[in-house]
Amino acid sequence: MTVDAPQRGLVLVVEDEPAIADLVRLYLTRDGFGVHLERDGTAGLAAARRLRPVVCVLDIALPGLAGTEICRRLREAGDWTPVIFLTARDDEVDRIVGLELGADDYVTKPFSPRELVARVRAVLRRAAGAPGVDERARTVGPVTLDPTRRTVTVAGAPVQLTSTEFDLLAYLMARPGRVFTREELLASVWGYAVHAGTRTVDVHVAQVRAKLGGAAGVIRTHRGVGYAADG
Amino acid sequence: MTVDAPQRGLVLVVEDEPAIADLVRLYLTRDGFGVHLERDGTAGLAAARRLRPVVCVLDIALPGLAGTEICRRLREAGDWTPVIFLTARDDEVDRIVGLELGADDYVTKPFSPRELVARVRAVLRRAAGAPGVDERARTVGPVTLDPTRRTVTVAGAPVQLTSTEFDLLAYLMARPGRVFTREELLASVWGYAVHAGTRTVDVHVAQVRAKLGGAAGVIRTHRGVGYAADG
DNA sequence: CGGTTCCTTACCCGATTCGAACACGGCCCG
DNA sequence: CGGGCCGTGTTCGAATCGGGTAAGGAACCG
Repeated sequence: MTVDAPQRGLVLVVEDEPAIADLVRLYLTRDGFGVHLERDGTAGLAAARRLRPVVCVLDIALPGLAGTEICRRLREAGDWTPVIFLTARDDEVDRIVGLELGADDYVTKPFSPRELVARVRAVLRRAAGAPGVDERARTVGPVTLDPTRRTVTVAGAPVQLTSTEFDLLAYLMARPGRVFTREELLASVWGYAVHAGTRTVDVHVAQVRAKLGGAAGVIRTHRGVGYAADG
Repeated sequence: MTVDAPQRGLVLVVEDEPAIADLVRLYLTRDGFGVHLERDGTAGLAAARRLRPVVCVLDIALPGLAGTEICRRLREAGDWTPVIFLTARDDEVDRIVGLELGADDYVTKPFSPRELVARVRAVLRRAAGAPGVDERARTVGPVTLDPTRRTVTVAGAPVQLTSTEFDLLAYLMARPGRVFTREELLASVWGYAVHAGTRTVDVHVAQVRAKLGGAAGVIRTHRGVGYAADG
């Protein structure tokens, strides 16, 4: 089940759907990772302990033992190997992010395999000590955004954003000053296979600005081009 | 079956309905792509391996070999050429996005050929990833121009340019010293399809100079020829 | 079912663009 | 030396374009 030479380290994937598992293996292998596949939770936990992978990719819904449970037991045993969850539904996301499961990241299905690979790399970069740009809290003017807690405050007061709104603001603020076209934002924030009109971006920008109140100016419009966060 | 010189690269289209295939070829060709057409899956796979196209556009339902199967086999063989699927039904979309396949994008029938072309371009842009030379900030005299932030400063003070004005200045400053005729500037900055008179260039140059204030001299007039940025 | 969230559509307003018209100035030629 | 002339600078208003905004409807989830 383990795939050849792990030049960049071994990734443990625990996923019961063969189609998904195969694709994930394919992409991770292509990127130079070694991949070990397990189909059920119990075997997954055992493999994690035995093989000491550099990252675990765990489906949440698993036969035998839930992915969250695998993670919990690893942490209990003092094993802090980075964990990325695969999750089908958004409400599960709340549990991962809200409750502290000790997860490092998550990807919601359906997801692009490319994205998963990117996350694996990001997690490793983070674990290596070099804090990626992505997960540090960022402040622009009165607006502070914390990617790991998914919270936004304006002058200290918390602001409630929806998931899409947050992702949009986070993407812009992660690269302050840089101007993105609507197409770029659609591709990066919404995902590679979303067929939404570009006006959708406008509407969400407006929504974010409304919720930011006086700090609406953090998102600047570049007429004829797109949007950028101040910087 | 292959259409002449692929200035922008060769696109492989595998589609059994001639009407659709012709339309797709028409639009891609018009956009400067070379197009190679195949009608059935087996020939499509062979063509993909032989011709090494920059993008594959695959119908899902194909005689001989399904588009999904072509994609799977390419991936297995280590071929990561970007793939865009043509799909008739929405439930197929779930399978694609739900990642049974290593697809890069998909388009549902009926689709606008324009949209397909746009997606081909988008996929290529994404695959290229590496932003070109243009991305770096340039300084000429007291004038600094940052393409990604789309900002211009004169002696440190920010200057507000409109989109067209910025593009014009950026184009000139990206190639300092080189003289461009008004026609060249119209074609490059405004775009191929613009039928604007050449005096329009003058007007915009004047506008940029006005906004640059003391540094207006960065754009030098070459009487009887055109304009150039200092170098 | 009722409430969110998200995407689309349609309308309105202001910024931007474009080209005509006029002003300016150097250059050629008488 | 002076006068026309060609090419360019500049001004200005109408038309266009792009973005803000509100409202409706679909999808989703509890």
